[in-house]
Amino acid sequence: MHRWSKLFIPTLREAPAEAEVASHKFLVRSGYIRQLGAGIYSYLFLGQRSIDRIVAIVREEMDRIGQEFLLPTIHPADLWRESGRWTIMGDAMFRLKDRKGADLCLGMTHEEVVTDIARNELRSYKQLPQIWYQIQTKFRDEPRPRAGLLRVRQFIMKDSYSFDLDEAGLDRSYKLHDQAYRAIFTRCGLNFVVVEADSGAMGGSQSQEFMVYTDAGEDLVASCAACGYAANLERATSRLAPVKEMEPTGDGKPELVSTPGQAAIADVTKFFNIDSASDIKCVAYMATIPVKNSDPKKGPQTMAIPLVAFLRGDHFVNETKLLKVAGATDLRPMGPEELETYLHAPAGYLGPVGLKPKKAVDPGPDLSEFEAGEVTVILDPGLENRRNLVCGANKVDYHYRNVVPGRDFQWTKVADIRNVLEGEGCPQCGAPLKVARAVEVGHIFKLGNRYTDKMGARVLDANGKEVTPIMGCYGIGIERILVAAIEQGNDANGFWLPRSIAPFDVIVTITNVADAALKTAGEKIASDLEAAGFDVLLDDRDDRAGVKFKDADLIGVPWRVTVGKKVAEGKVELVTRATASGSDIAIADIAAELGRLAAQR
RNA sequence: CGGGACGUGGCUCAGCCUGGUAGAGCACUCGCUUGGGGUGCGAGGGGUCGGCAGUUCAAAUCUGCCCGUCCCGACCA
Repeated sequence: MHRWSKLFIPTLREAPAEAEVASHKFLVRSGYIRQLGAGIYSYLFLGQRSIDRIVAIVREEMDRIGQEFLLPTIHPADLWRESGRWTIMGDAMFRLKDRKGADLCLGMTHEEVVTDIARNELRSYKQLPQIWYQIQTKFRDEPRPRAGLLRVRQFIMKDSYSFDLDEAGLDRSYKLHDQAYRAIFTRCGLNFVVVEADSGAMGGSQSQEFMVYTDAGEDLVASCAACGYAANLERATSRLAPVKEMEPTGDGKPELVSTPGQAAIADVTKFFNIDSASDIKCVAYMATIPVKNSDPKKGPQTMAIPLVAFLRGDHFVNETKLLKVAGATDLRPMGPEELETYLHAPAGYLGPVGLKPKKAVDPGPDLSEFEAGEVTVILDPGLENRRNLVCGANKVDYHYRNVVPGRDFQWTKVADIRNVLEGEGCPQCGAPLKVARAVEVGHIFKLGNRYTDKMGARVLDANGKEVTPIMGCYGIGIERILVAAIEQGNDANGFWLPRSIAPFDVIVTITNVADAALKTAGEKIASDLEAAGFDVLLDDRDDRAGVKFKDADLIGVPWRVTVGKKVAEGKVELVTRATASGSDIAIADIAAELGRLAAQR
């Protein structure tokens, strides 16, 4: 039993001014956390207890499928140079030097470290499969820490890595993680969805994310209530409603039209009196791509190439999709000079007619592969097979109409590069899609042999042939489980956590400790509840009842037992925080009643 | 990194525009009071006004640079 009078639980009446989302405000107000710097937090008593309970659940479920390790936080740079990620990770990586001047970094993920172990130790297919996991602090120098514990620079991650002989094995390891994750998030009381995801910087083929819907989230999820389809917006697709094509004017060939001052899509559609779906939007980028066959001594070299995306006027570019299509590591909008160089026109009058599209997206050994004026042109499928469109003429104050893709201009590649919009048809069943914000609490990837291959991990298969093990990697953000749970259950007065991850199961509030009868009764009830298996916080502070009620409501404990005047009648009040509903219970029955409520969840 | 905002006791903020004595509420300490939704009264302690430089007789206040924090975008658990 813990007595509040002896504890450090610094609750605040007011939230810090910089806190905007509920979980951030309440984590600080409830004394769970304190900020040390941008994206760096101390976990105080209550915060640490809750984290501990989350970790215990994660560990229990992971132990069913894998083995726990604890890998180093400080990594030699050479390890990361081998995988090529010393450069790729860029500024997100915390770097330091040791006394000898050797480069080191703080671990932001551990593929390199586990692959190093694997290549040194694994020799035979008989040693596979392996699933290794750890629960450990990760360091990422995030460009923008956000919203309390939602996005931080130091956080606890459960990360695991699987090694299998073949695809079928990887499928099994992946499936095991899928099941373990579902069990973990269910036990943590999260209302989560599993979505198709982009595999991002990790590379690899299949990947899915575990998401909790909340407006505080940073991700957007497109989902279909009819068939269950759900995907991160970075990956989601949709069926488009058919567009009514316009009739051609004149001889049906592209016609140059003077459109002075009509630069924005809204202006152009108004000028021509057309739907924006019949206008071609042009978004011009400079893309950074790795140079093929670059000198390995010099490390990976990159070059900037012109990349122009065309899509429907009412659609929006998804840069994650575009990066992937272009094989690029970075995108930035073209500046005015670059627009002049490659498109010969300023923004607002850009179009596909007359461009020299590069033959393939695959970059050559160097820039000389590009013929003068060549640009990589990506066409969104929303424009393919369309007719009589309007687009910029690559000439100030002029547009074309009657433009037909394929007849009047060519492209490098057709690829889905747009954001799905709410209401568009589900790609599986056609029902209208919803788009909502969510927090990513877990992510599982099929990695393939990218690391094992590069770093030289090999085992002999049953035929004595050398093969490269295939990897999967899997992550859970421990603090994000807490954040998501708070976002999921809060009101004006505070929040409530599921019992499984709350710092205490129940708080016993003695309304007036100056009253010896109440004090004695409270102590007895608290120790009885503890004996019955509950984690009990006894609020024995010499404060007014109102103060203690406010605090109890604030700190996330799912139940409260109020020990007050009715003790004289042998009763106390049992309140469920989530519903703010309570009832009087005979003191003798309190443990049984609480057990009954706990079992309902 | 691009755009925006802010930085004054532990917390929330006023004062700055129009330079001259640094304030309030909450929190804290002591006394009394009260005792089922942040009790009331009284007395106290606590601030290099983010830092550095400049302007000025005089800077929290005006100017410049730097640092820090938050928000919106590009990245991710």
